Amino acid sequence: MTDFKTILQHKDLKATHQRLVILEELEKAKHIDIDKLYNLVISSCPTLSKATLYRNLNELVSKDIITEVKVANQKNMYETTKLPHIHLICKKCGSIEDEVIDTTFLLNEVSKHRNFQIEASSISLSGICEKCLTKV
Amino acid sequence: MTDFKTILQHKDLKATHQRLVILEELEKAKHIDIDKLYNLVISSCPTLSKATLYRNLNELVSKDIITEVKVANQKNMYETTKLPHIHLICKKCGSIEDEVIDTTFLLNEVSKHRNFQIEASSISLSGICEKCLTKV
DNA sequence: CTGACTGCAAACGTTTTGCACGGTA
DNA sequence: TACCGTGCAAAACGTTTGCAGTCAG
Repeated sequence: MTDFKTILQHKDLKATHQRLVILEELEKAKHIDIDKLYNLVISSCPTLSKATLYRNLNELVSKDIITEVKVANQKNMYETTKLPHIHLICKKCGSIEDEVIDTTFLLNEVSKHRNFQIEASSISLSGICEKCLTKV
Repeated sequence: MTDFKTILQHKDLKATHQRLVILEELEKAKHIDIDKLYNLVISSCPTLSKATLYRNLNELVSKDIITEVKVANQKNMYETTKLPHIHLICKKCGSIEDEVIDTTFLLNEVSKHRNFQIEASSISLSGICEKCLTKV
């Protein structure tokens, strides 16, 4: 299990009970929106207010401990920051899967045509996931 | 200049003055958020209400005449629907450039590892644009 | 002429903020 | 103990909706 207490302290954030619960639920859920996360969090921490959840998600995003994932037709999702990966988003069931993939080829292709200094990439593919394909 | 009147009629939408102005400003601006678009549109169409702008953007997105672009740390942007392309987003000045690029290699790579039926892709690279690089 | 569209204002849901209290380091 | 973080309630914000009037086809 990830040691979020140390991570928080390294980023000059206090390791409060609320923050630890938020991060643990986020880690378990992989990708989740605010409302679903709120419902999970209040079972371990019933007094937590939505204001605190909003404040912490913003804080954690700005310190790059978690990442905001924007998806068409869905609310903003959050995930704990991991190695670079792409998202496979199912149009049927809305699930999001991670896939680690080498994007060097793509980035080189862009660099060949453009004088643009790439620092990060965000790639998502939408379509039908394996589960929904077999359901048809 | 794109013939938006015909495009609208083909999609069973009336070619109102408001819609044509919205589409023309969108075409000129390339990528733009609602508030900036509103300010442009009211100079050609001073009575246009934000409700109408919202309603039309949703309508035009659902008919695939325009496309919603989600970008980290920025409001939703809109562009007229064009051939598939990727976005180069500058972290310094916030500009968005389009780049048409062959993504077959990437998509094949995913198909090799996953049983996921890809229908669309959304790729954006963030970094520093040419203009900002020379400014340093 | 008629249904689709618009403008206005009010409603709505989401996110942020001010303030007093509480908990971490 | 000092100050960052929290909870609550209210405010601010962005977006949607109901309705009566207007306009494109």
